[in-house]
Amino acid sequence: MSATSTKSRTYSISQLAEEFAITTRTIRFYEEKGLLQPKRNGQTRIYSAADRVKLILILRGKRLGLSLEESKDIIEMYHPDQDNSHQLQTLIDKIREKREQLKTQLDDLRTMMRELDEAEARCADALTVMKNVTTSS
Amino acid sequence: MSATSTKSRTYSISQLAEEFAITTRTIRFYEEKGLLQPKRNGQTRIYSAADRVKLILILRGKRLGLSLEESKDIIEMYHPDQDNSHQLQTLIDKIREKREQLKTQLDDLRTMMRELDEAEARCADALTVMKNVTTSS
DNA sequence: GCTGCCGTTGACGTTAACGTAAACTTGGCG
DNA sequence: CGCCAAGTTTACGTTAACGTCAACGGCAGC
Repeated sequence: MSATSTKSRTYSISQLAEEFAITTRTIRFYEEKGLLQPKRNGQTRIYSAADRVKLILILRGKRLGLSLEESKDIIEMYHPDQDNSHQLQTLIDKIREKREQLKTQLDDLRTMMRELDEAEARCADALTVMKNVTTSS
Repeated sequence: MSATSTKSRTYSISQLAEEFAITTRTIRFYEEKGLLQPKRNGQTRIYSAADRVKLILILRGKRLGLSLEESKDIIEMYHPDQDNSHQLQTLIDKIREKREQLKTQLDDLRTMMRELDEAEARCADALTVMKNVTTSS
């Protein structure tokens, strides 16, 4: 059994930056805001697989329009401070609240999708009409 | 048939502000950015039902994380400049693009919902364990 | 030893989406 | 008439989420 197993991969800041198409500045910024706490090798930051997952959560949050603060909360939902779990009920409440928000968002999304469909149909119709006019003249 | 029919209702700026729980400043700001073009009675702005619909679109866009610029585009999808319809194809492309974005967003939403469910379940479990410990001692 | 290249911190700049404040007009009413 | 409430414009302030230098350290290769 060799010591160089597959477990506990690590990443450099530029590796992560490239993988997720963001800048190193951005990653450091997230750390500054307390969303990431990578290990260090002297000066240099070393990111674990868990850090990478957190980044994924942050970026997904961004796509959903969450603020960094909100993403921070979400991350803590996944990694509740082991000793800090006396706030479990608070956490559950937060989750429920967030889920409510996501639900309205989902409704908004569906509505907008439907309306976009209709808008496209109208545009397509208009285009057809124009073609007919030009070919029949 | 009286002249005071139900058609073409109008709204004052503060009426709309109250209805949608935003400030008048915000509404004027949207106008400044070209999202609204209310009629005027001298100085005073007068909003039509169409203006109100546009506001609804803007606010829904906001909930979905759209920028005002994007909401502006969306609004134009609903009210394509009649004479300006030579850009219909461009418009359709925009709609398709926007729908793609909404699709990823929908996936993100579903994923996050699912994961929140799991997180809540884990928290609930943890709570149960704690109760058992305290009652069995 | 010099040159890149990657990494670091720190400071300042930028954009979007409003908030806030000042200074003014205008219609209604007691 | 005096005054208030609601409206207006203009201008500056604010927050979040980075971008953009600047100045520096370490090390790999020539």
